[in-house]
Amino acid sequence: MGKIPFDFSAQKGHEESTSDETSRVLSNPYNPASTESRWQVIWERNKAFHPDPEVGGESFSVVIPPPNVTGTLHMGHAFNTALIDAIVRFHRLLGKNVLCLPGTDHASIAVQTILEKQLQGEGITPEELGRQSFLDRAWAWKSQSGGKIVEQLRRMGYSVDWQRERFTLDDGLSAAVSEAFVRLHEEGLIYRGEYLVNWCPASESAVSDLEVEMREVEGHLWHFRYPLVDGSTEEGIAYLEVATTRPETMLGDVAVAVNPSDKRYQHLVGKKIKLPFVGRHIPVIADSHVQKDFGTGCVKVTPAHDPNDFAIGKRHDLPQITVMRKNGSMNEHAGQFEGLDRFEARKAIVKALDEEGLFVKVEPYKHSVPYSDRGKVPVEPLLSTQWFVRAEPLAAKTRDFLEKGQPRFIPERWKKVYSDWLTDIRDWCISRQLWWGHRIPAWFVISETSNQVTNQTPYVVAHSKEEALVKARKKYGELVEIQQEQDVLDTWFSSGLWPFSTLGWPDNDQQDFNRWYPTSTLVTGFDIIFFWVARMTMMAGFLTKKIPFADVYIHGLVRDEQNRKMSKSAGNGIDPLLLIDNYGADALRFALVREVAGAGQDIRLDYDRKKNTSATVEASRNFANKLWNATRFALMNLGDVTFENSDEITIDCHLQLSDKWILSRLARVNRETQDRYSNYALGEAAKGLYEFAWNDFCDWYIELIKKRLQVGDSPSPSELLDQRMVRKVLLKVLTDLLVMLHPLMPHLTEELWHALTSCSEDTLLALEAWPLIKTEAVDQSLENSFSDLIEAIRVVRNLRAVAGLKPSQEVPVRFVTNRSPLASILNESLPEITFLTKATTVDVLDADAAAAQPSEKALAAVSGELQVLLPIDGLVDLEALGSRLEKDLIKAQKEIDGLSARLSNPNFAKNAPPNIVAECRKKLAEAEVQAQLTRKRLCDIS
RNA sequence: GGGCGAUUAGCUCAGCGGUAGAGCGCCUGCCUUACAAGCAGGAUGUCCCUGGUUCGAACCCUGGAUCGCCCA
Repeated sequence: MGKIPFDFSAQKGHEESTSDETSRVLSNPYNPASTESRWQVIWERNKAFHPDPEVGGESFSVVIPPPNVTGTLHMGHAFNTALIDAIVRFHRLLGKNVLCLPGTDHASIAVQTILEKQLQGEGITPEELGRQSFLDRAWAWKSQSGGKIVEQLRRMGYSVDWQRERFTLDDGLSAAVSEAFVRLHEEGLIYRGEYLVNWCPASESAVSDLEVEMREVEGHLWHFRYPLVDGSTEEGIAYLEVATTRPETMLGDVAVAVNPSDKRYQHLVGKKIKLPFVGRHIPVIADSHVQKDFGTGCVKVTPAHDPNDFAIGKRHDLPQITVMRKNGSMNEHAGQFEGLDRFEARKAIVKALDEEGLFVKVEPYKHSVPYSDRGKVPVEPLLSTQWFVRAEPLAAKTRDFLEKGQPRFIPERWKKVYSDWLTDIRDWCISRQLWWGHRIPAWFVISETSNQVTNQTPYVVAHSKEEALVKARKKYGELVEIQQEQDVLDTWFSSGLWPFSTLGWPDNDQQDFNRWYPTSTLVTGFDIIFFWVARMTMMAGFLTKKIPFADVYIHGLVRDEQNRKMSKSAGNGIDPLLLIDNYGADALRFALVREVAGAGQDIRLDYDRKKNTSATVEASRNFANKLWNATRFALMNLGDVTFENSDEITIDCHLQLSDKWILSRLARVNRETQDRYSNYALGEAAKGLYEFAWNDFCDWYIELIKKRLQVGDSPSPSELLDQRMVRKVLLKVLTDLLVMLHPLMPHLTEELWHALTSCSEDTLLALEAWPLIKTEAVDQSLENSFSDLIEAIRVVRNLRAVAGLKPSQEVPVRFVTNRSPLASILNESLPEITFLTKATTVDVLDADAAAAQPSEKALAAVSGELQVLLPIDGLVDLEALGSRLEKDLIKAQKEIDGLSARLSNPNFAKNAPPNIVAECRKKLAEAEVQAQLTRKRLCDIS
């Protein structure tokens, strides 16, 4: 492709040429839809974000948190994307070799659930269909619906390398999973065994501790009596009263425990109880973990259905009796209750106990119940054989890294959350009784146990069946039969490998791995620090001997207008795509980033569901439109100044004050913005740029230069020279601004930058260089004087408004001041003041000169040491003016009082830093002048 | 029970030792040839309470209140 001039007429949404030369270029207002989709296509077509590992430059890499392949974009993704993309685009502008790698995860439980529902609709069970057919359907469904979220991420303008997109079930990533499993197993970090796990009866699978959510529930505490076997009635106790929140588990009771120091029951320890319905004789035992003041002080012990009881059972060597099936219904050990669902069984048992005269009472009781995150039903602690990762050795390694400061957490407070979890960590249950996922690479040598898989069946762990067979034969003889484990791995097992499996590990010779691993930054929400961040560092610490990312930038959650966490189940999610349709992706991105000022804090997004509007996003859309129109203005006024010939501005004599001022501001903002992007202060960066663009650049600079841009019919050479200079400054400031805003509003800035530079589509703003900071342009004293000038103009405008002057009415303006720096900037800016205050004439006098003037009627206002006079008669609202002056006077007097109180405190002068004292004195003097002048003016008009 | 965060204008939030800021909303004027998705001007606060440190506290320290989250 050659260098084709940018062709606006080819765009939808842009008007064709009209007779009016100036409005040819951009149509008003800004219409994001066409712009955004167009640049997304161009970026991708140009492979703008497909880095070459062999190209030089510092590496910068990010892997995105992989969303669920079957999911759809929600506000959390949009937020995460806005932050990551801002960071990544910024580093690209700094000239680094940037990789941002996208992908999705396979979400075992979620997908399995959806498929099972489909099958249910067709009246077939997964077992009838068979594992392979089930998986075929799963893949088919994935390829049909799985691309959705990826398309939605594209609509955000995500600058990721789609050619390197990964999926956790890809061949490469699956190879990484088996390699990781094999190595962990070799090191003794994976084991299989029968333990109490969190069982989700809805999905009929084990879930890990982290997938359990504790919910406060208004439950009940039931009290019933267990009869003693010998029926002894000493002290009148023939029964022992126990209290429980889960009566249905009583069928699995194997003991009743009391605290050894509990005087009430000491004499009963060692006696037997006859368990109702079941008839089993169970002992009364003493265990110091029993709380004396809970319920009756006697607790029933059900090791197979309660983690605490499991521990008691281990201590006292008690049997474990499971009374439920995997779907949550009662099993054959439940006797007459067999077949009932656990909650029906609860009712039935309470009723039966009552009938037996064993029911004592029930009281309301608030307690925490574990719920399965996925199934949304109470978890059933269930004894079963599962695979576990031994977490402590991995955590220990990770803690060592943390002591060396790896990774760095932003904000730092999350480091403690992470480190606390890694200390005192529990083993991780990694097996899931599902089909969709990575099948555990373990093969049972079933020939050793009569071709059955039992808890005693030996197994080998290998990368493939062939390898497993070799291993098994070596150990158990040539004629072995092997059978692969049915279960799959927890999805987080593969997500835990994400930062390196996506880059080619375990093949360490992979170019991508060498170039971009470890990655630079991980950006994610605080809700998955344990699930994901810690698992990645543990896996990576063991498998790659490195922490997989230097920085972890933790952000908050998006909440709705009522401060509720947005979630699908609550139905309060805002669809980002609707907001994008309405306001554009850039506006949404900018709004989200702008809200995050306090990093790690949740953000709240307002939304009107009926109208599909959000004031927050709308404000950002308006900002986009402001930039659009500022660019329109520039294009109408640039004349023959082009991007190529404009970059030669030096702080020389051809620059006027306003030019120097805006260039000083620009340099300052550039430095600040660069610091803020580098330090993840993205909200501050956004706010700073917004302020600079709207207030400094649009409200003041553009207004100030309008006169200079419009030279008359026969301009003088110096006017032409000045016009050329100001055009250059205008272009320079605007293009720099667009570069700095690009990480936040990529489409809009790309579009406007092309409009201004006429670069072809081969040259992209996304790949441009961050503008150099011109330190020499920073001029603090000029910026201060400029604030005075702005203030002076404001005073005039305010005076006009208060006096009720018509906006179109032009009047003479007179400034009176004895402060020479102020006088000089006013004198140097007469044309600008004239224009901005609608003045006929502007003059600047000192107090003596003003006194020498013949007295005349005038409207007046006072600001510090500056008096503003509008010498006109009639048609003005003197009353309003008077009350305005009175208000000013009160304000000044208040300030005088405060300041003199401070200054009159001897300790203040003694202890406060001299510059503060001096400043205080100066302010006092100013306030006194102001008060005095105001008083005088007040006299004049009354 | 342990820990973390929040509490500032009507709303959403900045500010984190030198007497309070923004956006939205509100009030008053304006279709001023970049922008009405805009322009100009304006009003609005016991900075949760309580002690203390300090010449000086929204900001630091004690204690407490309310809301939210995490871990047991």
